[in-house]
Amino acid sequence: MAEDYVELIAELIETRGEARPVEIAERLGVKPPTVTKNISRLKAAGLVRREPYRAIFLTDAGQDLAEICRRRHRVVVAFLLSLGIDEETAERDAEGIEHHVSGTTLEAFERRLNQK
Amino acid sequence: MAEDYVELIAELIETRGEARPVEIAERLGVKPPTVTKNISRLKAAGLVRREPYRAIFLTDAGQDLAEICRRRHRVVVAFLLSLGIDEETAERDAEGIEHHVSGTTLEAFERRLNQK
DNA sequence: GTAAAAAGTTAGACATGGCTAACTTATCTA
DNA sequence: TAGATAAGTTAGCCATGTCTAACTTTTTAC
Repeated sequence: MAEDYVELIAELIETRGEARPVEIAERLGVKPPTVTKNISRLKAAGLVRREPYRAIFLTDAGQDLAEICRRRHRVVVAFLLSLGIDEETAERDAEGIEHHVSGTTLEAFERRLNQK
Repeated sequence: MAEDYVELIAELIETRGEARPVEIAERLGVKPPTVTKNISRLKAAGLVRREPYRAIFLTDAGQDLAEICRRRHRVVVAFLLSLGIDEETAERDAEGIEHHVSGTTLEAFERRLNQK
């Protein structure tokens, strides 16, 4: 869960300037109370900083994790696309696959991408 | 969950002659009570047949699902191996990845395997 | 500047999947 | 065949992640 959240929060801050629960809820396909609860958990885990009713920010640890996740996500999507898979499917499958790809496998994906 | 269980049950029946909770627990890395509970759920879902304290059998629906899962598992592992990933990592990653691979992506994997 | 709308939170419920402790049933073995 | 061991179950707990209903806070728009 944490990975999906920090990844999305980083993206929202970059593209929208800030990360708001309502946006997160829409993007993840969950309801606002779920986001509230999960953001509290991320805060407890030291990944986000946040005051009630305000926008959400990533801590340094959160940013590091987000960076790793986003990079991995990009590699997985690019790899699937390189197999001729359509963009929508590649995005959807990557969302599920990325959390189970070891460093070894990720490197193999990158090697394959580079050698083409 | 169901997929991991029926896949393993099918494999145990094939290699050991029967599927026993203690084996399932070991292979999945969980404790026996967890297996008991999950087997009840599989029974409720119509995937397995079973009397208390006896071995576990797959229903027709369970066998169909197991067949799909095992075939998909084999494809994912073979694909990872074809990328030069070591067997242990391929098995471990496949376990996580296989549940998130769409039909489209699975076909892409197979295409790639066949064209080599 | 206030009232309405939007956003966010709290409380409480539910399903899933895991655990330990304690018990029952089955199997093995002396 | 009886006692010990192994296997399986039951009961009850916990964490995660989801939801709805009701409430509060913030923002927006007159």
